[in-house]
Amino acid sequence: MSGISVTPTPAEDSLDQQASVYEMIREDIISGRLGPNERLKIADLAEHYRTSTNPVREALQQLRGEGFVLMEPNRGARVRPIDEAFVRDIIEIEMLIEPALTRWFVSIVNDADIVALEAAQAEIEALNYADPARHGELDTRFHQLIYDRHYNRHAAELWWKHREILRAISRRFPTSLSRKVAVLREHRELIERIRAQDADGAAAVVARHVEGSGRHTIEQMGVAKRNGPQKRPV
Amino acid sequence: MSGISVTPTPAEDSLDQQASVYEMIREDIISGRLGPNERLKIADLAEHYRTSTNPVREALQQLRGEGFVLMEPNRGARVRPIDEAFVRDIIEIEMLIEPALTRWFVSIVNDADIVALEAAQAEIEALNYADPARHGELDTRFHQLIYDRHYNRHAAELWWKHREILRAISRRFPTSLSRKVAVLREHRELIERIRAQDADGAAAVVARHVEGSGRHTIEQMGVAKRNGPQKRPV
DNA sequence: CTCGTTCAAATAATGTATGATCCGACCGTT
DNA sequence: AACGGTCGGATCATACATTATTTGAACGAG
Repeated sequence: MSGISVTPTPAEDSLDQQASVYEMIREDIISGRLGPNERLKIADLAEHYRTSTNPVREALQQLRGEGFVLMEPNRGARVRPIDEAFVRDIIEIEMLIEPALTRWFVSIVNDADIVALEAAQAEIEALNYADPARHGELDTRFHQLIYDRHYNRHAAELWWKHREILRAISRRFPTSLSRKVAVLREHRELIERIRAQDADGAAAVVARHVEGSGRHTIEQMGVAKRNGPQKRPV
Repeated sequence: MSGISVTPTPAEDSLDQQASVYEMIREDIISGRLGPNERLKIADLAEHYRTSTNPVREALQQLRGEGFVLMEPNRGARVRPIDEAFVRDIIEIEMLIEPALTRWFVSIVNDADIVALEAAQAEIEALNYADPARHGELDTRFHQLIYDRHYNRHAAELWWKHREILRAISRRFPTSLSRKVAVLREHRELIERIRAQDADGAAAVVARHVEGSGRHTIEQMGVAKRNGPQKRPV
């Protein structure tokens, strides 16, 4: 997704000394510092993030495009609730798109691609979840090897946008042991199916992978909620 | 799609004495007045549309979110080429999403829904393409009856966004007689399958409907291009 | 003389500041 | 309940400051 018109890459997220207003607001929405349905007043946000109103307005437009904020004309913006339904909605769409992208990848894959996939997977296994954020990056890169080649830029961008959202959300929760194991297994299985030129099989694995990841996130969200929602005011 | 966070409804498009900057820029991109890859300079646009730079900036952010413009940091925006590939990309995604939405609709449909669909279809047939823009509205409403009920708001919004884009693009081209006939036939067929609780059948009809509509648009774009691309500078 | 490098002016994006205007929510009166 | 006034806040208009990129001319090495 190199470069144009897309959300900053993962690496920048943490390194950037000063993140953009956009990133900060998004982070605050995902982390819950800005609560569900909370009104987002331009002036307040500008003050809070120490900028002028202009960058705030633009950030809100962007966030609206990505589904993080809802806007009504002349009435301003509010935080879209990041709840289980939100994740489920995205996952359902991904369960349609990712298998389709994967299918196509199988039809054009070459040896170098397989090598790259295996290298990425090896790196993931070597890390073995020692650093969750880093794992997120590697995992994203793994799938990116598959999707970024697709001729349908729109679909690839859509995947990327959804991926960013899901990665940001799951960052808040721990990964269960069983899920960790499943992820590695499914990745290996996926590589196998791709190598074997089994488009249907690969698509099925991906569908399962996406669904499993979504289900896991949703479950973790439920756990966190039952353990007491600790929204602190911004 | 009632209200929040969405592009203005079709009706407003034509009625609004003065459309927003966002709408005007979008219109100029779709209609080709702003050519592919043309640079979009904030100051120029502000002057051209007789507004200040502020609304222009926001409009560009919005358009970026919808895929009409591409932006690079510190280098500004340019027009995303609205070509056959662009339409094809969107259509491919819709061919995944719309059947899925339709399938779910079949499982929850009631008598009132059928009646509403038939009424909408009757209106379309009564109009019989006499007014293309009006037809576009009615056709959109027909499908909206099916998709707007879905619990997956994200998917429904995505459909709506794509729908708006496609409708805007096809407004530039005439509809062939055969396509007109096919649309009416497919709509009737779709209602039948839904009434018969045939989810697979309905999904198949929709897939065909979307593909046919996309193919037709792409063909018309090709024709228009061969007849000489008449891009006039803004 | 040609090519690549360096640097400075021009260009334009991005951020700040401030005031005007308009819309919608709220509130009290009739 | 209907009306009108008040107020918060979004939206728009300007003007200006800052920062990044591009361009092209001057310059030096080969």
